Amino acid sequence: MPELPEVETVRRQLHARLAGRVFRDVSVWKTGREFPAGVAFADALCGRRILSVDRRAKLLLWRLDDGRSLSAHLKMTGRFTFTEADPAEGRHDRIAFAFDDGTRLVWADIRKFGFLRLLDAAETDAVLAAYGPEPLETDAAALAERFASPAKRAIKAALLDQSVLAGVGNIYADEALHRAGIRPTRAVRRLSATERLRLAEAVRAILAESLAQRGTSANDYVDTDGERGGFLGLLRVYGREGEPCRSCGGLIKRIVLGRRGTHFCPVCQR
DNA sequence: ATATGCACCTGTGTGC
DNA sequence: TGCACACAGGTGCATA
Repeated sequence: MPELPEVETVRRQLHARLAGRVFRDVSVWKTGREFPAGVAFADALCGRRILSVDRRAKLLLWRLDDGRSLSAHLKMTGRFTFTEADPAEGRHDRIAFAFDDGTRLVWADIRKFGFLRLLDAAETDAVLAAYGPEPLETDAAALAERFASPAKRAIKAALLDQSVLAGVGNIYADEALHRAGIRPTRAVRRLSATERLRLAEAVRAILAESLAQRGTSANDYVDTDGERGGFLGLLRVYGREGEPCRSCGGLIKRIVLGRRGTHFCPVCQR
C-alpha cells in the first residue's frame, strides 16, 4: 500500500518513539517466509539499541548499535501499531516488540507480502545502492534526467521503477502524470525535455503535498496510531474512474497498464 | 536488454 | 445465499 509519503509518515512516528530504545522482548507469534528464522531473529534483537529509524524508497531501516540494521518493508498491507497495554494477538498480528521504557509495538500483515529482515552493514549498503535518487532530496532537473532509458517503455513504468527514482508507486505515478499533463502510456523517448522537467516537478510536488497530509488511505493504510492519511480527498485521478476531472471536467478513464490499474484524464493528458 | 506473466497472500466488492 | 472473478499503495523471478 504505502508509497513514499505513507512510509515516511510511519518512519517519523517510529523514529520519534524508538530512537534510543533497547529491545527487551521480541515475540514472534507467527512465522513464515518473511521471517527466515523466528527465534534467531528475536535473540539477535534483544539487548540491541536502536540508533535511528531511517527510510530509503519504501524501505524502513532501523539502525542498530551493532552496525546492523533491521529493514522493514510494508509492501501492500504491512502495519506497525503502537499499543499501550499488553497486546492480545489479533488475527493478522505476527510480531510483538517490547522496549526498555515499556513501549510496545505490533507488526501485522494481512497479505504477508511485507518482511522484516536483519542486515549487516555490507548487505544494507548493497540494498540501498540499488535505489534511484530520493525525489524530495533531489532537484527537479537532476530527477528529469533519470527518465531516459529504456526509451521504449511507457513513462508510467519508468516512474514505478525504483532504480530510476525511489518511492513512487501506483497512486502517485498516476497523480504526477496528471499534474504534468502527460498520458501514462507515452513512450519515454517521446517526452520532450520540457515535459520531463514538468513531470519531475510534479512528482516532487505531489509527494510533498501528500506527506503534509500524512499520506493517502485508499484501502488499508493507517499510521502507527491507526490514523488515516488525509490525501485521499485531494487525489485528482486515482480511484476516480468515470468522475469528472477536477481541472477540465472530462471523465477520468481507467486502463490496465503493466498489470496496474491506471487512471488519467483523456482531455488534459496528451 | 526489455517485456510479459506469474507468484507471493488475504480480503472485499461486484455481477450472475 | 452462493459462487466466480476482478481487484487492491509492491516487488522478484522465470520465461519469451
